[in-house]
Amino acid sequence: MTRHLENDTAAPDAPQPTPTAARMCADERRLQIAAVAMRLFSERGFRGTTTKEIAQAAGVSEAIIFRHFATKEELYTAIIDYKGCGGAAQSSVAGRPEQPPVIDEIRGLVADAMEASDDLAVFQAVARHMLEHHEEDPEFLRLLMYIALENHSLGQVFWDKNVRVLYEFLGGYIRRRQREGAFRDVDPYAGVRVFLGSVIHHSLVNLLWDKDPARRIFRVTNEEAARQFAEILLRGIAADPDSINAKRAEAPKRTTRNREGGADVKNHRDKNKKR
Amino acid sequence: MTRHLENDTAAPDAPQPTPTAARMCADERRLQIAAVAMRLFSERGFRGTTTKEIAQAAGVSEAIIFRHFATKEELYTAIIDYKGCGGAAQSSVAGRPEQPPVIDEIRGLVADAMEASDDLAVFQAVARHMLEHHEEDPEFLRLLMYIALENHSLGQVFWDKNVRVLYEFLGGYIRRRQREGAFRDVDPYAGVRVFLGSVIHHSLVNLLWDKDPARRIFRVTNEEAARQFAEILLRGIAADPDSINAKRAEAPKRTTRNREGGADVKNHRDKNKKR
DNA sequence: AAGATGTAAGTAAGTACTTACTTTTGAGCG
DNA sequence: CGCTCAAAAGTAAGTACTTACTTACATCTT
Repeated sequence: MTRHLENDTAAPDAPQPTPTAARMCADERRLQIAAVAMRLFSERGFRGTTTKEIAQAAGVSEAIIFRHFATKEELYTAIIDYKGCGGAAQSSVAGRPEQPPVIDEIRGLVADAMEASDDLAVFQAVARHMLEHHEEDPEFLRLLMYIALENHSLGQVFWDKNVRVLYEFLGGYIRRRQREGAFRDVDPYAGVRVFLGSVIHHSLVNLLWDKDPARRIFRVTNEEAARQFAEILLRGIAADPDSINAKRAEAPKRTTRNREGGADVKNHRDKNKKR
Repeated sequence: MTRHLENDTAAPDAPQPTPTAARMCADERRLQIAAVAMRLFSERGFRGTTTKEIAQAAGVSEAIIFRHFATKEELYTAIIDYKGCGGAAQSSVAGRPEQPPVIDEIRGLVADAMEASDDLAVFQAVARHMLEHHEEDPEFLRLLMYIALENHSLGQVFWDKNVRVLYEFLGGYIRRRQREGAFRDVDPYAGVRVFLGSVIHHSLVNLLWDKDPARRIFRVTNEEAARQFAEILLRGIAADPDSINAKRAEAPKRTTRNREGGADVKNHRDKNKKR
């Protein structure tokens, strides 16, 4: 059910043939408000976004927002929670299957390559997956940066549930390959930091600083960037750098895990008093 | 001069050795307001900081702020301009020497090592310099991130005058060493991105996400981090990885996985106001 | 006295959030 | 089908408070 994620986000200046505000049921409206608010929050941050703007962008009156979310803060938290924390709190945006933390996707993506000890495939796939995710969903990184800067409490949750786990995951792989003699003796987390630093910095630069693709100082496709980052990292930590490309006899590809339809959370209307 | 940045925030009865901080000349006051405002802007962003808060933190009435800066926006711009753009606009904070762009410091810092083609020294020095700057002045990175997210017009200036130039500077060095046969044939900017990505991501993570030094997943001194990042990058792009340390006879070939803990407390003394 | 440094007390336009009220929906029932 | 009717979806117009910025006036230094 309810697949209309953000197709109805009321394009600001698009001509609307039907001025009818198209009455929605609660779950639809809640989802639509969240989608619109997410865009605005990611653009201007929590304090920079007003409930009035959200209401206008959603094409409803302000009171509607407060019927669906007790406070602006609750709306923000619901979005963060859904977007980055895999539904850590129960108050996530309803009507949408709980998406697994990003880390699980990555785990499945590189399982085969890891088993085959195809180092290049492992790191290239992770890099490419992250780069594509950041490019397809620019709201994600912006929201994350705002959360970190604004010291939102869910920032710690996101770090622990996603990034920290990813560090341990990749660090564990490096450690294993060190034991097998393939990598030299460096701190595994130094390698992970170099790798994730390259990837995340690349996305962040393209998103926030070097925005114009035509003027970019480092102009590559995601696939190309992923390959270069992975290659530099691997040569950097390899015991025998010339062996990096040796493994590439065949490319093991694995189909993406399908996600299952999920239970939804009802429109809970607890008017909890804040402050 | 002007050390009285926040020691005079309304302590009427406190014994003041100097004839109180009551009255300042315009330049002092302007500078003090800017310093206080910079701290607040870096903590909460432009929209999240109110002029009332700035006035209170500076120990003056709100009207004083608007005597020295026509608008809140002008105050913000003056700070950014002074802090990150080396006085691009003329309206920079007065009474302070125009500090040269960060890039010039770096140029001077590695000139000798570059001439000697001591690759490790070059990249290690740059990394260490940046890491220490970020640690000593946490306001800098936070302000930059806010500027980028909030799409402030001076963000582009900062990028062009500092980061882009740094990219070209390091990229040029890599290209030269490629011509000399020392580095393999990769896109020089890929190397710079990996390198700066590691360094900046490291600072950003420590500042925004993995804040507690005791809980950090990658716990190293700045010097150690700089060495590891430089080493991984150089082995990653070297034509002959075993030659990396050749120039430095005393450099340890085998890295010691130090997890001893006590060594990384350099100057964390200033972190006193955490929530 | 001049001129700069300072303040208390505004103002108009927001801000998040509420209240009182109207319209739409859809099931139950004759 | 047409009718009622309660619950849900919606709105206009508030409320109490904050915001950036001003005005009128006082105080210090030379």
